[in-house]
Amino acid sequence: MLTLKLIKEEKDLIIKRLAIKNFDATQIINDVIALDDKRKNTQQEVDNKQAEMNSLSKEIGKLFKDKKIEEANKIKGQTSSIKEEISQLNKELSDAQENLHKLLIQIPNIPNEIVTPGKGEEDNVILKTIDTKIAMEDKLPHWDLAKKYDIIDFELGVKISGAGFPVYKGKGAQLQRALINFFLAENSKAGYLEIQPPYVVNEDSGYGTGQLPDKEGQMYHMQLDNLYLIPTAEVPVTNIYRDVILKEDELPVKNTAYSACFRREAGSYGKDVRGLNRLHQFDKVEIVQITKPEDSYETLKTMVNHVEQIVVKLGLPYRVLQLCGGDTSFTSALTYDFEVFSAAQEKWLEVSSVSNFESYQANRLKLRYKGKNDKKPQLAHTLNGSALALPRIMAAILENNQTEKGIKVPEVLVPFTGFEYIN
RNA sequence: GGAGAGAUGGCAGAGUGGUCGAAUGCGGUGGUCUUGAAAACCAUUGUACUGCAAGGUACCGGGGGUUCGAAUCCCUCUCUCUCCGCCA
Repeated sequence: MLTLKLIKEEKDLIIKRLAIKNFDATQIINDVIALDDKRKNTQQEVDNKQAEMNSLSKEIGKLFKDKKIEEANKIKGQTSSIKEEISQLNKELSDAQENLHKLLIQIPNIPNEIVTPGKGEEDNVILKTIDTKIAMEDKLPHWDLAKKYDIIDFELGVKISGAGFPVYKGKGAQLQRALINFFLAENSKAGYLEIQPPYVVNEDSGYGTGQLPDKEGQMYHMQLDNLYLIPTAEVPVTNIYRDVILKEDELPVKNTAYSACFRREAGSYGKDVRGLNRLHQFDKVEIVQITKPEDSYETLKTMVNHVEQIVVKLGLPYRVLQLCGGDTSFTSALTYDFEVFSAAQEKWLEVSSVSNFESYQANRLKLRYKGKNDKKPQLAHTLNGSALALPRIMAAILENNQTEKGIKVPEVLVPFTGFEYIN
């Protein structure tokens, strides 16, 4: 969430920028400011009353010690009315705080100034298209290839779990594992510390990265233990740093993690769910960075370059998009998407999303850092990106690399698979 | 699943109703000493809100209660640990 300080100081700018995200913030920001004033006044009153109370109590303590019981009792008489006032004010205060918080979490992150207006996907800015695809005839979509080579079984997944839970078999499973290892190796080489996080998180963690309370429906919830299956490794990895004050020299933090990801995808049944395009369970390797505010945009660039170089190594046709306001997520200030071209479907598939959240997540997480000479800790910036999400990469490899000898495994993966063709 | 113990500052660990934001040790930071380092010694060392500042207020797992006053007493929730059982 945004900081109150910023909202107060940059009210007009925030309203203007949020319009790019098609969010009219005028009303809510006015409410926030009014409510905060109330909060502040009430706090002040409570503090004063409390101070009065404290000094009376101290006095009583002294009198008791000196055995001046009567005098003590006299003062005691004064306290009950103050006590009542305090409890009344405290109630007002906590109401104000609660309401304020409710409002604050409804305000999206401010898009960076370079983010262009737009409604959705169709308005995203294509920064670059690298089309390395080879013309081929009789291309099969990956779901047919999966069957032909018996490497992914969708029906079996339906039997065991339901739609969206494919079963990978043989070379399909091995290719999957090779991709995970390749991505982790690339990320480690680039200085990211590998993490194996839990796949299940508690409520606090869900809240910390913003899935809760609003997007509750997107996660699988285990009621008995009140735990959630992670929709991305971002959730457990970023929450490592919840309520943490890092030392300046610990920055930047660079973590990478493979995890299975679980998404309910409620309401997204329809045309784009065929095959591997949209799943309830899928594999992803994530990169996360925590930086000083002044470094975060430079870091975003390096993360984008890093992801690009992985895609290039796989030899897939790809393009890079800068998301427009309408497509930039609630918590993000600036997002770049990577899409690979899937030859048979003749569709671009999103395989990575790299975002700078600035201090928006950090504020929720209470993730701060402190320089050696700083008096106060300040909010860090968080960034993350997929490097990369597996299923669509898998789909693109299958569809783009069809040859008479079978599916040609990208060269960089051969050391990880141990075979060159799926046939 | 059964039985028990516990949750205090970066860590360890005192504190069972008043002067406790909290002893002490370790760690961190600054300094003295030293050619340098170590050792020793001295000082300092949490977070948030509020205020120009001095200061005020809150925080000893969370919530509630008793009391003039709670880290300390009561209720409740959560979590952690130990032992037994089961088990990858």
